[in-house]
Amino acid sequence: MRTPMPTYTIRDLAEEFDITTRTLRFYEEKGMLSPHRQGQLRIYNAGDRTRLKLILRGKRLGLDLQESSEIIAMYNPGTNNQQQLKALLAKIEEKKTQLVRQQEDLDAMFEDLKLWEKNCNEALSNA
Amino acid sequence: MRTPMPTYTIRDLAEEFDITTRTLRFYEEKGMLSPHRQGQLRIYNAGDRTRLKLILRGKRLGLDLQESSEIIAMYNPGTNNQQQLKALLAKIEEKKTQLVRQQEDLDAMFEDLKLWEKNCNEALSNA
DNA sequence: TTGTTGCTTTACGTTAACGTAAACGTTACT
DNA sequence: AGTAACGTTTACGTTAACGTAAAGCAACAA
Repeated sequence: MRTPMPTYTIRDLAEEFDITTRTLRFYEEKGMLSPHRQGQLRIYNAGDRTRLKLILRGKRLGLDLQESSEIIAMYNPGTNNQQQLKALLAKIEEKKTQLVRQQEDLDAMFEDLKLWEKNCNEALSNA
Repeated sequence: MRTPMPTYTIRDLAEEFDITTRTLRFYEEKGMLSPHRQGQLRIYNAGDRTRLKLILRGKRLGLDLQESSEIIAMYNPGTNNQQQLKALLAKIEEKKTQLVRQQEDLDAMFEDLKLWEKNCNEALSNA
């Protein structure tokens, strides 16, 4: 006997990942999720959940849904496109560069604001 | 005699920062830039250019224009709002957390894709 | 039976950040 | 004078990623 695959309702996933059910249906519309149906109801399995995690990971990285779809497709055995892999790796590499840039920006902004804070405090102590 | 302040046409800035003139006019509509006019023509000075840099920096960090406006306002002497500064610092802090998360996501994605690449190569060498 | 809760589909609405096109005015050649 | 290159305003269009509302079915509780 195998342990039964866990399943999730639409609400389960929505709550777990702090998104709305509308969002889940939207991703389905876009073909990014295809939960099994039990009557009318959507039943998500572990695979669906994983795909959702990948989508959200992509989102955090600033990928759009199309880009995330491409990446998720790579997880699909049978997708055997060397060229697409290259393209994806390049895209990821670009994101990496972006992140470095972002950190520089963030540092610069911190410096500016700290300086501003200092001025602000001085102004207050002179009042 | 002082060295004359540098000025820029709309095209100068557009080319320098690789944005469209439409974008510059849009930022002006939003009250984020207020170039001097020479007749009808917009003449940007060093301050305008700096503000633009700040806007674009904010954009790279994923701030929206409203948020960037708030930050830029801090550069404005006379803006002396301790509370707003706190809010901004908090916002920046949050961005920092986001960046850490992004790096984790990026690493995870790299791992996945490298694994996939390996599988792919093996599949090819078995063909 | 009559809610109440939660799911469903359908479909129109929203927002940010510009894109794009029309119509027009300068200046600068040629 | 013609026209090409740049600028201007005005205004409607676009796209992604959902939000939101309407209308309805299904199950369970009071």
